[in-house]
Amino acid sequence: MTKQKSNTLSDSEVQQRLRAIGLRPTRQRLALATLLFAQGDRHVSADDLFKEARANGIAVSLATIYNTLHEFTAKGLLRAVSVDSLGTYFDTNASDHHHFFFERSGHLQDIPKNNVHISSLPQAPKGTKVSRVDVVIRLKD
Amino acid sequence: MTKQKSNTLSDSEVQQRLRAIGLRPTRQRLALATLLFAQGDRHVSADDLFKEARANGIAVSLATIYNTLHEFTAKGLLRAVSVDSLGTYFDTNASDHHHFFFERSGHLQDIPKNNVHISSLPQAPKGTKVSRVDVVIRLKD
DNA sequence: TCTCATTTTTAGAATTGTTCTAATCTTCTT
DNA sequence: AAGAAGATTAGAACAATTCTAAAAATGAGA
Repeated sequence: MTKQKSNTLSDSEVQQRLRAIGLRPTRQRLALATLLFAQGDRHVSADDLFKEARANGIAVSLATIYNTLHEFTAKGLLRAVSVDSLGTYFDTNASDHHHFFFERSGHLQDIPKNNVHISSLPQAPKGTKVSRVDVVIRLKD
Repeated sequence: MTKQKSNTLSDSEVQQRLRAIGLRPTRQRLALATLLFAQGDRHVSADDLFKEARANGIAVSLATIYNTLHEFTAKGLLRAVSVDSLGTYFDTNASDHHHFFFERSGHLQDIPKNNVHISSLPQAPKGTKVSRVDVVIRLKD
């Protein structure tokens, strides 16, 4: 079921969503949120988004791109993923899931959560709590 | 100070090990290999090793540190691990295992392989082969 | 041993991704 | 409309890493 809905939300819908999570719906945040979530799930780097914004005539600075990506991540709209320290990708799918990593291209692909089952985990060291378990299946391609 | 087996290999042992994997046993590589493997398993950054070398009176440039870490990794002596794009750690335990990641400190800790069981994995996308599966248990501490 | 081609090392410059600064603009509340 | 708080910006600064091209070390063969 790979129907990709070009899910363009209306401005006011986005506005509400931002307010709901405690972020002022500024011109830049609205535009970036719209860009980010119009398409299906994907993995964008700060630079990707910067270029994409430019290409769409959105005037926004790189600093704002970073600020926004981090705010969205902190609020749970995005999830930051990084492998091999080639910088960070922001995953528009913030739900619990894992990744394939194409070693040659550096590309990421989501793996639906229920395609990976972990049957046993060690207990967390005392004084700590598991915040997330990330599985990355690295692919030679 | 935790007691750690000071597993210092003799120079000629290290020399042989390097030759065996096809690397010339240069002064720098010998010294770095000795440093790296003298202590038990650990996770060092390039900068850690650079400083450690300095502290031990080993004259070596940062470029060589990087070259050496990469060569050792390519030859399977080390394993590169990176989480959250705070740079790369080189794990002196190159065997198959996973990691705890302490989010606050950015510290890594090995998890023995048989403490994590993955009971089902999706099949690799066609045309690709699984090169490794990395599990990182992120900890709030 | 000496010689020389090859490999390695090096300092420093360059690159990349990201964060910081502090000034300017926006938004929201009243 | 005004003021305070919050957001955006350009550009500088930073950190990790890679590149460059020149000098040094290594190992094979005479």
